[in-house]
Amino acid sequence: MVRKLKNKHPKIDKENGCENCIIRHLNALKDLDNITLAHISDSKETLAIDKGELIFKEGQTLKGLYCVKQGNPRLSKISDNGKDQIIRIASKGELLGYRTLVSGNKTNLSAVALNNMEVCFIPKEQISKLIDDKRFTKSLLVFISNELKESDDRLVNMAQQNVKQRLAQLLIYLDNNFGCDKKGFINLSLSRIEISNILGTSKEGCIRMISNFRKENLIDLKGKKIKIINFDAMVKIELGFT
Amino acid sequence: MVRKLKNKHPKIDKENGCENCIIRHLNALKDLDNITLAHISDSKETLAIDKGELIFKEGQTLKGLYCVKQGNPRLSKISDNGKDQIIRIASKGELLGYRTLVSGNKTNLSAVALNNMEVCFIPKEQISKLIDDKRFTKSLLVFISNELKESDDRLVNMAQQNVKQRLAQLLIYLDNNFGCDKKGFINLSLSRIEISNILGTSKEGCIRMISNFRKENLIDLKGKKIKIINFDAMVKIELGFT
DNA sequence: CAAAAAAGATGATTTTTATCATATTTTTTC
DNA sequence: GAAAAAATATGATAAAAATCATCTTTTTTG
Repeated sequence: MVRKLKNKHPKIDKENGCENCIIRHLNALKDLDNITLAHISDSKETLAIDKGELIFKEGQTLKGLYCVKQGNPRLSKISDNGKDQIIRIASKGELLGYRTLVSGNKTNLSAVALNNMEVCFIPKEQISKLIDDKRFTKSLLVFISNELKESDDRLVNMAQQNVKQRLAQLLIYLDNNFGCDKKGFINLSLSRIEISNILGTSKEGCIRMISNFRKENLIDLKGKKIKIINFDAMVKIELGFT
Repeated sequence: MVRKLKNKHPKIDKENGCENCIIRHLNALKDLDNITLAHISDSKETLAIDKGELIFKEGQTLKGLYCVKQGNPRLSKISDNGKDQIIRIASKGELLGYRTLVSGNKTNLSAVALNNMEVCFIPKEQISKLIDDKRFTKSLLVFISNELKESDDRLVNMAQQNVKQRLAQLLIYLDNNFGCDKKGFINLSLSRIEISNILGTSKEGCIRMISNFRKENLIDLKGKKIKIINFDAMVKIELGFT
């Protein structure tokens, strides 16, 4: 359900400023003083972004920082051979665009909403203040450091695990990080193509492997929704036993 | 030629302090004032590390920051299935251990000298001063941001390129970044096993592919040394044309 | 709601890559 | 400098994964 890029995302008026936002406690904005926050709050816009919509595209010069209030964007990159590789899926509270903000370069990733989202946009001009705030810079440094570690881990897994292991790992990850509904189905649902773009595999291979997991009663399927039935077996597969 | 870890690397007495070190201009230490630098300089140790020696090991709590004065360490990580995956090769001027310094966590990578090295070690205590220095923090932020971008790029290449493409890419990278001798052989020489640990492939597959490259007159071999003969063809292979 | 498009499923085949086995060469060690 | 160990080479085979083709189901669109 991918919709075309709109030039302007609809803006939502919110009564509350950043000072009262709980979300910011999840990211580098948490340590700012109220004066700085008020400045940011005045200049920020809250945007509604529909499922499938593009937030920004690799190669763009970002005009500011995005703070995810609700929903999940997938961050991806087109490889030389033209395939889309999803690098990671962000969550509530995460800042997007901090890397390009710091380095001054164009963004190397595209962000697309996997579900209906709410995002705060903080224009570049306000951000120069942030970059001079020691608490913000330090928080950001910690965050990026962790990102770097995780990126390295992903590389190792991509290099050393086979497709089956990577699929098991992904399903466990989705279950842990995005939760399930009452019946145990993972909240975040991805198309088979999206899953294959995370795993770095062909869509047919991905579809087949998911089918196999179902036949082996490791998972249950309801439309796009996936439910892990046998967690123990799934963990074993991730570790390469079978 | 991997030697065992020595508890103490031999220390080298150097007449010059950090103030006069050209290397530091390559990293986040470049913007520090002379007083801070003098403090660092007083507490630092210059270590000689032999080819094959371990500098630090994943899981360790690092006692400080390492600044590469000479030589190249490989930064690697053991995957769940026990294989060593080389994440990247560092060069003169790079800081090692900054990530764990920032996050406070144990290091996730091991560093092993690929050739004889000279490394300055700055103890943790001095580093707290650095972390409070805005110029340093900002420089580091820029550096880590670029690392993150490169890490993401590596992931995409690992996911989307086949072994042949990855080998071609690596050879071009080595040639570009570590230079060649007068006869055109790449300065940095890696064992086939090390190359396979970069590519994330089996050693036999790697050896075979290097042999094939030689048979097709793309490269010339002299012992461990590799020389790219046909750059154009190599670039085409990297891009997936054959 | 019907047509079109996209997503999912599955079989057949080919390509890629890993694994196993076994030489040969090079390097290290005593 | 000889023996041992490690690295390199190569054939044979198996396993993993991609590709191609076709069909069904689901979703989207007018």
